Amino acid sequence: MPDLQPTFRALADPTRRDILHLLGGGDMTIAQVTDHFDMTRAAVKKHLTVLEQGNLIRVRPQGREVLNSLNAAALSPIRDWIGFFDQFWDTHLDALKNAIENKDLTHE
Amino acid sequence: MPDLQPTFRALADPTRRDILHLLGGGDMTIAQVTDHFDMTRAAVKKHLTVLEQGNLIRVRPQGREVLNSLNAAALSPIRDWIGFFDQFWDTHLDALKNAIENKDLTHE
DNA sequence: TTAATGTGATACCTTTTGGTATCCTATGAG
DNA sequence: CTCATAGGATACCAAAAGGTATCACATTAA
Repeated sequence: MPDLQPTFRALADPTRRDILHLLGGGDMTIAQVTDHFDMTRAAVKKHLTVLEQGNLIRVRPQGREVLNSLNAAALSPIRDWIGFFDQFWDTHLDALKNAIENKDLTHE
Repeated sequence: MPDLQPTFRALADPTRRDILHLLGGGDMTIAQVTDHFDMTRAAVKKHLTVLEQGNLIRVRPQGREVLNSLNAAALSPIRDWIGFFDQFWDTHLDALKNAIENKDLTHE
């Protein structure tokens, strides 16, 4: 089981989530990604580094350029983590259970 | 469609994710949650506030105490966001596609 | 009523984060 | 070869994050 922290961390920023969507459309160089945002290449590069640390993208040098590609598989452990909480879905049974346990049977 | 940012933000901290697991075992006061961590009540309270902003817990005063309860439903939009990327699962077709496009047909 | 207890709120500190500007290196086009 | 161009690396900055200590307030126990 991988360390989820770098991935959760990478997902916590809206720009980075946008980048993932962008890369869904195809591999991109850093310059190409930067064209879609109102910030410098250096800032985008930092986001890409965080995404790589979270295993969410693959970085592949191609001559002078560097292609960044989506690695959607990294989302699988995140989904699994969320899955643990499926058992806690509130079907309003909790509220009923609490009412009974608290013996709060007053009518208003 | 709710704003996912507060929820993603709340999930980005390991202590907060631990708190969610804790609350899966039942509602807890701030003091009870604090007992499980090596930090002050004030710090835990801050984490609980962030979790509440992310809609991941419900906070309910009960006399002098305050009960915190898990709201697993808040994870649903997150799961949906992740679901968008299902179409990008790498079945090694991407690698093949790139190889063809690049006409990189050298053997080794 | 008085004291203990559970919580809220604030000020403060340090580290991390998201961003810029700048300079350096490497590759590819003419 | 020369030089424009894609990136890497670093220093720097302001704001946010995670934590503590402290004090004030409300509720409950004695």
